[in-house]
Amino acid sequence: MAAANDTATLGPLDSFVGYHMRRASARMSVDFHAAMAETGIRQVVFGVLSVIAANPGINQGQIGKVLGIQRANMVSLIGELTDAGYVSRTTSPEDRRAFVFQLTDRGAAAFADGLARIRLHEDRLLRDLSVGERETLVALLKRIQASGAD
Amino acid sequence: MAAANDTATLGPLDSFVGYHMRRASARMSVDFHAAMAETGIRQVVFGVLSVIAANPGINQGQIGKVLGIQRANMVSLIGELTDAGYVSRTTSPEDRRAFVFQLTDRGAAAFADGLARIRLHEDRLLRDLSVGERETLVALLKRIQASGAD
DNA sequence: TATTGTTATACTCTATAACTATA
DNA sequence: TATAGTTATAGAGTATAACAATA
Repeated sequence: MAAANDTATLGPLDSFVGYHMRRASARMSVDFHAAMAETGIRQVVFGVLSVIAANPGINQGQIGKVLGIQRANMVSLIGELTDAGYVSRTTSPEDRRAFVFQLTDRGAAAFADGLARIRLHEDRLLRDLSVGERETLVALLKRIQASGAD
Repeated sequence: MAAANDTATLGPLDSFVGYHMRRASARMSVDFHAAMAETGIRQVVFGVLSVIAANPGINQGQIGKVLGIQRANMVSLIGELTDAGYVSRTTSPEDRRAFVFQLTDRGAAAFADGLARIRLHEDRLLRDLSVGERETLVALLKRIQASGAD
């Protein structure tokens, strides 16, 4: 019958925030990785770069905490960044268990380049949204994040 | 309480829609799966259930198309639903290559139960957002999805 | 005893390519 | 030749548990 030829509908799924969030997030991820392909920097790795840039001398556990990354998964992320020469890792003088991090010059350049790429990527993908609408969106997303942040 | 608790900042990452989308989406997913744990129905599987419910007689490829799921990945999803007795699969009378699907009575009951659980889950997680804000959020997310939908 | 970072591992989710049977 | 569904497989992404060094 008709359903076989028309575009299918989502049903009640269409009313759920979670469904549309998952689809929109996936779409943005695909576009992000396309925009960053030449740099080899993935979403999560860029996040680590940004946190180190904003908090020089931060340690591994603190980076993971603010970004919601498990300690075990931080290891390879940090490894990528040190292997690429983007961050320097030194033992903390205050706690010899911990490593503290800073961007290298190369890392700062890669970060700046990444920022520019991501701004273009978001401008392209969100070109139908006004600046005010983007701010509204970010504000709503932050409130979801904050609402039950244990 | 003297120390360790200046929380690190995100840096420029904080201004990106994509970052907050990814975090908020991940959070909603975790809560979704907790809410649905007793049913064993995952996010994607519930989506398939909803599309079949709304489009009885739809075939596998069409379900995947509307939900953005690859043909290859539809196979096990459909398998889960037929194994659970939630959907009936019959060869299409019009195209013997294709299967068409309908909810069984059990499937309709599971779908209704799932809907109720998800509504509670979203009401709980989004309790700090007004109804109008949720609608705004969904509308913005849909526009991201639609903007470059090839 | 608790914490920082590490290793090993497993599970989910999604993507690609090659196959079959129908069209 | 093209399409619907299938199989096999690989790659991210994330989660848990146990361990060493240090606090």
